[in-house]
Amino acid sequence: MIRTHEAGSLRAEHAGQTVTLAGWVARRRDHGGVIFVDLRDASGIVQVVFREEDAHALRNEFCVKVTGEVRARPEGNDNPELATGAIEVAAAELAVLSEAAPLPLPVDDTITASDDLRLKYRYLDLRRSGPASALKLRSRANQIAREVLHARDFNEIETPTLTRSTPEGARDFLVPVRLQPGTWYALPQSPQLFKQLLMVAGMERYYQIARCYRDEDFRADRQPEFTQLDIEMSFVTQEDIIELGEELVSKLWGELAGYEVQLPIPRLTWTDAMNRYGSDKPDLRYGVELTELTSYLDGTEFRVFAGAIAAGGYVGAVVMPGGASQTRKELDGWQDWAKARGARGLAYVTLDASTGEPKGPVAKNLSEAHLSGLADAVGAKPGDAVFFAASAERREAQELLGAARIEIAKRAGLIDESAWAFCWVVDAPMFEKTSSDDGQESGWTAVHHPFTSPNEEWEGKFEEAPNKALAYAYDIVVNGNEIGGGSVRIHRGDVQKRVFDLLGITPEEAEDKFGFLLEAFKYGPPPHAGIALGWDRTCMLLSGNESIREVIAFPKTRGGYDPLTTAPTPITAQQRTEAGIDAKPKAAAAPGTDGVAAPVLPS
RNA sequence: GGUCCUGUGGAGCAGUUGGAGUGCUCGCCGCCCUGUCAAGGCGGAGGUCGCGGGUUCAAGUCCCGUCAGGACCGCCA
Repeated sequence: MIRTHEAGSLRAEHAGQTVTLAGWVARRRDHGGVIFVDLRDASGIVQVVFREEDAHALRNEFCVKVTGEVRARPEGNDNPELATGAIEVAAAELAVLSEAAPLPLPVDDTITASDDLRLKYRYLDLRRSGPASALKLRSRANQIAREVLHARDFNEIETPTLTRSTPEGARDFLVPVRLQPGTWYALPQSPQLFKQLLMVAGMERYYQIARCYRDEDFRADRQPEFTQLDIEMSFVTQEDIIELGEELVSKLWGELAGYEVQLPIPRLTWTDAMNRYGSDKPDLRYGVELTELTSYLDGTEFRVFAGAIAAGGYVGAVVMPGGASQTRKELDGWQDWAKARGARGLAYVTLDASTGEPKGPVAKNLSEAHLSGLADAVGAKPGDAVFFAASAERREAQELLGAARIEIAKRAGLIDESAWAFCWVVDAPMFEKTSSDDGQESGWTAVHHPFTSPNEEWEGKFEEAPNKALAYAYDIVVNGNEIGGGSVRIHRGDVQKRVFDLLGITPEEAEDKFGFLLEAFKYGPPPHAGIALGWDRTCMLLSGNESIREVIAFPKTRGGYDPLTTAPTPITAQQRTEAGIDAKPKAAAAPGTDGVAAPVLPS
């Protein structure tokens, strides 16, 4: 080792020892006859004192080695801000291991640079303690997950990242195959099918910290490649997976957030979550629940509401405490907010702070009876504002109110930023209607994925009311963020076939898309279930960050661009030819001939 | 695909009603300085105001386009 100690580890008890340190010049304070250098390595910072001129030439971020004696600081010179603040190192020898050019961004915990600059010089950005600690936290989170899972006899198994596309879902990233020009691998959106095959293989307990790829647009919590803690178990029920999920979050939050998760974590059904919070991932740090007014407002002459009610839809409301004191401009701002989400607007009534009298443009359209009972119906007090949404589509109106609920909490300052509110959302619907581009309803699609099992109640009859059928599917939610989700899988061929039939997937299509899984399921598949935790998002929350970029070593910008490597890049004509990008795939060759792999065909 | 915000020496910002590239903090270079810790003092260098076009006597400032970064909607089982 080049050094004998780590800079941040030195304490008063080291006084008198001669140590050799290696690290970077975090800061230099040159007083002429005495020069102080804050020496930083991964463990922290210690002050080194030089009496010799040679330290004069040191500059920020030079990489240096220093030998000297640890000693207590002179009386009154302690620095309580530093863990090593009671001592300093009196330098006897200095070696410059490498010099640093003037920095393109400051390596300083107190100053932030713009995102693209930080990413271009991510290796400098990560010398700062904040960004570095986020990655270290993630490392520890990985370790905690592995400890929990290995204690339960899980196997960590790697699955391919060059594979064929997972059916349905997001757009795939594609990789050309040189050996079979014109054919393509897909990068996996998740190891879903492989982990189910591992259950057929009798592995029983599988996990993987798995990289996944989806070619969709970015968000603060979305990158094109991301990581899941992916878990699958055989011979278990939904309860077993939920119990495991609770141990994981309990250990993670206990150690990394210093928060004791109260177990069991409360559960909401998907329908309750939508009815009460207008979201399938409700933020339970505050109340502000939705109220359905479909029956209350029955018979109203206000066309917006009457139309929704007549169409068998939904009218509901959410209350903004103190919202009546908003200016006209702020209230108008809600209309723009609603329109930005694709809604026509957000009807509102304000209740006069002293009299409780309903006011606002919508109030004129409601009958005396409807107005007088409104405050009680929605639980509003004088001084509050009541926002309404109405639609023939229940879910659409509820989601608008749910989004309004979140916005209300932000604007009214109702969010306790220090709180952690966990819940499971269970009993998710199996199917939802699909509509083609012309708006015509065209059939059903799986809400989760087509291998999700109906629950016991619906297993025999989901075809009778696909819109009401419930699945053994569950999401774990914290503070309005979905951090994981999973389901019990179908393991019976007859049930799977009925699901495919409902989804309009013909046997030929099913064969073409995932024949290999159906083939496997012919050989005694065990009942199995699993869950995947969105690992970037989980680590982001644990580290108190607002973007998953902070817990990814070398993230990409919004356009899929990596400012550091400048990927993606064009390829040469030769690469293009070699990769077979423009080649037409050969006409279907006879299986097993001419170097063409034989597909696995079920009999 | 859509809406919105941002772009000014190396970094972070300010820049008023359209009136000379003006200012602030940090960094950088040189000098001074023996107890600082975001050290201090003196001096200096460094900018095609993202790019292109337009309006104007005059544009960092107003308009149009475009590029880049960010937030959100669509999308993401």
